[in-house]
Amino acid sequence: MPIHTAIVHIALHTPSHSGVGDLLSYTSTQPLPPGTLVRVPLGKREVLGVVWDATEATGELPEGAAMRPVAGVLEGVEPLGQPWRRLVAFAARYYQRALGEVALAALPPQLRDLQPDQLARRLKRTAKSLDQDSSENAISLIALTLEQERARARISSESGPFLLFGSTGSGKTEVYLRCVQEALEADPRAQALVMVPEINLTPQLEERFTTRFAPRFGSQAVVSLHSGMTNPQRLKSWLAAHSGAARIVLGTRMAVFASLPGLKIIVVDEEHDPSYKQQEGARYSARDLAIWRGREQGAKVLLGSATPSLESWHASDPAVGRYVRLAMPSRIGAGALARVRRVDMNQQPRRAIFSAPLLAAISERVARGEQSMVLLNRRGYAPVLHCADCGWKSDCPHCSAHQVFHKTDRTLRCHHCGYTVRVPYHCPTCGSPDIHSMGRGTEQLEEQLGDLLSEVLRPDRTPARIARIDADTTKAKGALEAQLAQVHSGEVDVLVGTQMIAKGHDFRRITLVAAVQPDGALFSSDFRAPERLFALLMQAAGRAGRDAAYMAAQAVHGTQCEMWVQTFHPQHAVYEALRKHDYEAFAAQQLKEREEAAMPPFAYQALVRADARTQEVAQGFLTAATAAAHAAGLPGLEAVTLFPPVPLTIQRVANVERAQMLMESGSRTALQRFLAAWQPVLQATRSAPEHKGLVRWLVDVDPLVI
DNA sequence: AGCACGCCGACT
DNA sequence: GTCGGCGTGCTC
Repeated sequence: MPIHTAIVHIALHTPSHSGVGDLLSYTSTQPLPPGTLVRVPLGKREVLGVVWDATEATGELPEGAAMRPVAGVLEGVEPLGQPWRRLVAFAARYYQRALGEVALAALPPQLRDLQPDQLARRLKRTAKSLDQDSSENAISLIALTLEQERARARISSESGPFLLFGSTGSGKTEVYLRCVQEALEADPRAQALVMVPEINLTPQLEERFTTRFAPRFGSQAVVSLHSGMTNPQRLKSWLAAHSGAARIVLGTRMAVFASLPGLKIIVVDEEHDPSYKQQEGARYSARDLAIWRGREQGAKVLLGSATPSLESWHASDPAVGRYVRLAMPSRIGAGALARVRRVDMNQQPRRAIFSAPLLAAISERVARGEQSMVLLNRRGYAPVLHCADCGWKSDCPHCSAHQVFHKTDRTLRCHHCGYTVRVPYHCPTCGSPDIHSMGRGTEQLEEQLGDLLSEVLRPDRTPARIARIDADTTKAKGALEAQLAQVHSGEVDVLVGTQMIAKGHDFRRITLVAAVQPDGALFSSDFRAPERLFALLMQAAGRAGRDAAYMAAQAVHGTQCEMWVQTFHPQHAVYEALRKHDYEAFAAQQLKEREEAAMPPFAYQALVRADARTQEVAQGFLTAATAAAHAAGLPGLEAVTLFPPVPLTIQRVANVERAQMLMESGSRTALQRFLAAWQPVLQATRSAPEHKGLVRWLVDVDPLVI
């Protein structure tokens, strides 16, 4: 090897348990600064890599491996900065994944796929379109309320992180906008990252940022970053953020990894939303990484929610003091909070879906030309089909779950593996024609409501119109937008749907929201289920009466906005708190329970999941890995509790048996130390011959679903 | 993860 | 006789 040849260590997409190290060594005729994007040969392929360490003049060859030269440098893209590399390195370490996997997943897919010459052409085109337009119009502002102004002033003068606790309609978005504006105007190179749970459900937010900031900072200043975009769009946004041309990046959880050299402020809207937690690959929490990134890169972090996660609520407890809590209790520009009405279903006829009083309330609204929204978290017509003679149920042959009856297309569909068959006319086991559906889903709700409201007329004397929005009716591209437009235009009187209609969208004329069967979450084995239910119902209640002017106009008819809950447990703490719109009381009660049970946020958790052909193999792997951990006396183990392996709630999906075990510790550091030390042990255990049938294993740090 | 090589069934 | 099934092994 010639003397002047340098050695570079490069992060590549080598999966964590593939046996290949995190960084691979290549030779280069020139020193390459860390963060440089390169193409390198890997086996028979040429792949994208990121130079990680400073180039060495000399280096030792790994045993038996020959070094190959770097194939080329991606010209025109600045090396990724140290803050970005530190974030990626931290995320990989914390969530127990290979560095290269996280690094490459954080880059736009086209960067990986495009040949250098193709990329060069793209860059030239982008540069041309960026040349124009950098208008400097002043932003005309509406006055803040006292509450908003107080929050803004504290965010401006303190360092945070901040938890903006503001009820639906309290004007959180205006505070975000002001804080972002202040950061961007203070420094011409400053950038802002604004994250939302699901961008397709929050077009209004995107719209507000664009209309507010495009006139001031140019139409290229606001870019989006989310998985619904095409690859060329994503590359364009990413490059704009990386080069500093974009001042504001608006995106979903993936945006937390955007390269933002001038990052000065991060906003996490609806911070409690579970979609901030990635559920495959590196299972990161974009909200938690935002906190880390903000501290590391010197950017302010602003979390916002009307129903904060109990983790954030606890962290912002003045006695804990990790976050600064800013409360905005008033509702502006919206009507009064929905009055919560509980229907005790013990007092209703056994099989009624809609209680008489709820039906009457919906009918009244149809007659007055107001809209109602009915929530049920279950797609399809009925969750299962049942034979009255032999007891057969429509079990999925590949999963430990029922196939759901979809009446619309007469199919039985498994919602876990997708296996679909035609609905049988006779029982497949005994031939009896006496088969019935049990339980109900949104399809059935829509159908029954149609029957029940068939006599009810709208003010224009036409029959009531019912629409359903769920994953089944919105599969086609643009279908969701089209259906939402129908609701907005007033064509629809009653909207039936799953929780996707409870999030984000503002319908001006909705004065009633009903949850027909929310009890399921009360007795779930998941300790976070009540928290999620409360957030969902609060959010749903916030959908009613969003428009103060409309509510005032309707008041002459005695209109009041209402949230209805049909329940067999009307006295349950979740519904009591909901009735009073009292998040704080609910959070206090939940946190007390969590503290007594030593659960998050008072303890830290991680899961190891094993998938195998049989449950025995899956659990056997976990048991063996636990024994090996104890035998090796791994560091951190003294402070970590390892629970025995158990099957997942849905034990088998697509003929794969699934088991998991929980780890818990009062010390995050101890848990981290243990997990890091355990990783190679898990790998070694996996390659032992007795665990041949293992399909995969994975670690989930800070799991959201237990 | 890709992408090879490698050894056993139904087809132009 | 080949095309192709996915089992096992390797990638600086």
